[in-house]
Amino acid sequence: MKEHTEVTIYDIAKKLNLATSTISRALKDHHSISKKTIEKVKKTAEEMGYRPNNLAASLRSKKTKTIGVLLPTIEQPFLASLISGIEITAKKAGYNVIIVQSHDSYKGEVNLVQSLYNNRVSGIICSLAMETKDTSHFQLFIDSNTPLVFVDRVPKEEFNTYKVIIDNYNAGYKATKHLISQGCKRIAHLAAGSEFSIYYERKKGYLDALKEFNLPIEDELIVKLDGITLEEAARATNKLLDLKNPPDGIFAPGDILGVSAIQCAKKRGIKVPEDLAVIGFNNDPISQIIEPHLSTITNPGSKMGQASAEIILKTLKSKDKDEVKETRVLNTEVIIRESSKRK
Amino acid sequence: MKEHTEVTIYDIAKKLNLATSTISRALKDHHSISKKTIEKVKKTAEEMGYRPNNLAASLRSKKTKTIGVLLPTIEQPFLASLISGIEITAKKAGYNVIIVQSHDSYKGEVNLVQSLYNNRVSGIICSLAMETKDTSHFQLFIDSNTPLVFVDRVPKEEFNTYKVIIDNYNAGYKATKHLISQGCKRIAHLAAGSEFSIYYERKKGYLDALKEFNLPIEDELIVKLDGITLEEAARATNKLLDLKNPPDGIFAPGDILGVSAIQCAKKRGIKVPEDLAVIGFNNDPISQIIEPHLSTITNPGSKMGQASAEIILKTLKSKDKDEVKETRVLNTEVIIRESSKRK
DNA sequence: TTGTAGGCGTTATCAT
DNA sequence: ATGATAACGCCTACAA
Repeated sequence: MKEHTEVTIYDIAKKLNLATSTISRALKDHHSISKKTIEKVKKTAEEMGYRPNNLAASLRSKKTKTIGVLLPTIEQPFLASLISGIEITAKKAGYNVIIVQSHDSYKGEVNLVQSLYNNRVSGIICSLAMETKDTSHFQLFIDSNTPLVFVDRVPKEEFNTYKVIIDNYNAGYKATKHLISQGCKRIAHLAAGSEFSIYYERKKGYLDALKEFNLPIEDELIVKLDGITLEEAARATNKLLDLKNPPDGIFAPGDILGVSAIQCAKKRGIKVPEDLAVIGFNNDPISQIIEPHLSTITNPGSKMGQASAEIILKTLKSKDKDEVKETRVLNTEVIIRESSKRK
Repeated sequence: MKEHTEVTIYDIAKKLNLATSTISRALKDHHSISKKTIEKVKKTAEEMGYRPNNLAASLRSKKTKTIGVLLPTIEQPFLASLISGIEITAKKAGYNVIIVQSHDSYKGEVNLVQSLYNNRVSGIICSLAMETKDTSHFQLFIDSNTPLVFVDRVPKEEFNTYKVIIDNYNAGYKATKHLISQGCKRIAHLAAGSEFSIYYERKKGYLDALKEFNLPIEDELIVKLDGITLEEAARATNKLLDLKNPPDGIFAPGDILGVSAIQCAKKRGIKVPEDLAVIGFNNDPISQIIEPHLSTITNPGSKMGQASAEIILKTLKSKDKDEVKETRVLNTEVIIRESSKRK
């Protein structure tokens, strides 16, 4: 078997009696190199089977053309489309994407941040792990002037970085208001996440909508979940429907939860939406499969990914780093389907 | 703002009056270095805020500890869990994962293969684009002795590489046999993909099952699809149900298709499974949301990802590359749900 | 328009 | 157990 040896710009230089610098420039269409030389070099490179070594180039230039993406998981439709949006945008600009999953573990996140740094990614896009309260492990990137964008699950205000989010408070408000508009008087909420999460924002929107329309806020209508699963939501929904005075509407801050609520209600012979109107969140595929189809709030994953990547690319281009980091807030929409149409 | 300067092993060496080689070894717990020195080095490194530069290490050692993953898309539950399986396994071994999407374009795939090579990935895991017929663009990796594993959508026999697949023929056979066992006599098939795809294998299994049980193979019961979408499947199902002699069972080689078939039948007042039994493929989340729940074939994405990554890692470890590349065939199972229970 | 030469940060090889 | 030194492949001032 023939030994494989890498063809380098040095080999091309030797063959053409040129300097490596000329080769290097020619391969990048540097303006100072004559067209003739450029063509000749490219042709020879092709013939010799030359393949640029990005590692060497990155080491020298200190530019890796790689974006690190750190997410809780990729096995959620919303996050998968987020990644897809990032990948497409990055690729267009000639960037690669390294993807790592924290599995919602704080410790995991810290390690992965280190690892991404060690790979000298050009920028990093992150959605925080559920467990994460403190974000000092990202200081690394700030100190080294590496663009950092948080998306979806972002840190608290005080941390000055780029953010790409939706207005979770407003979305929760809109979802609840929609149920109210359908005549719901006792609207329940499945409360997920911790006090510092996007779910908390959605809950605040829910609460404020109730207040605004003079509907009572009742503790028994707000059930805490231990996780975003069908099972937890089923447990919670059963609890709600067991009440003396059960709800006539549910705002579920995730489609899995909303779907589970519907399944649960149906099993008990409770009619959706007549007896119980339900609205979810995310517009996952399952929302259009469940019967009745689940009303929901759009969560523009792909656009958020695109926006995040664009911010990274823009920041890399502009030498002067602005001290005030923008926060992009993308729009959400209420999608009304059968699960909540009562009028 | 203070200028950021990288701390290198050279800086540590100077501070401790040691050679860079000693530092390098100490940081990797090389056995020839005394425990005292190792501790001292690590402590100082920590204090100085040293961060290893993987790029430099990779350039020198010619080992990137990165696995390239090339897939049609990541926005499919099956492929997302495939990636997840790869990522988890790779991470355990200290490897990173670069993910790129071909979007089923042959040209895109060729470019991405080049790009991954230029990044000198340690290994590559690929599921072929729908368009891809010829796989000569992967020769690059074979010539450079880079482990290459195809998964799910793999090239034809003649290409001697590692493969991780399920037995699509057998799965199609099992799915069809199950419908037969439920008393179906006229079983239709939604035919997706090209002649060289996994879908074709599933179809062959379907055909052979019919043959084995002496059921007639009728062209009108096999409808070609132009894509794996709800719409295409709806079109096909309507066509089938419009027949003078409509089918009493459908084998859909994907859950989206099966779900669409059920929705379609329900709209027309056709009872599933009594009038029409349906079985899908993949065990996607939607299969458990649709009413009635969709029978399906498991497609072990996560395990396939894990297996693929393991092969890469194993191959990287063993110096001697075996000339015969193994093909791992993972098990599938029939999951029987309401959509096909007629007995 | 092209060439020279040094360095990016690490690891490998050969010495000591 | 530790050191000295040369690569790895490319880029980029500076020179010509």
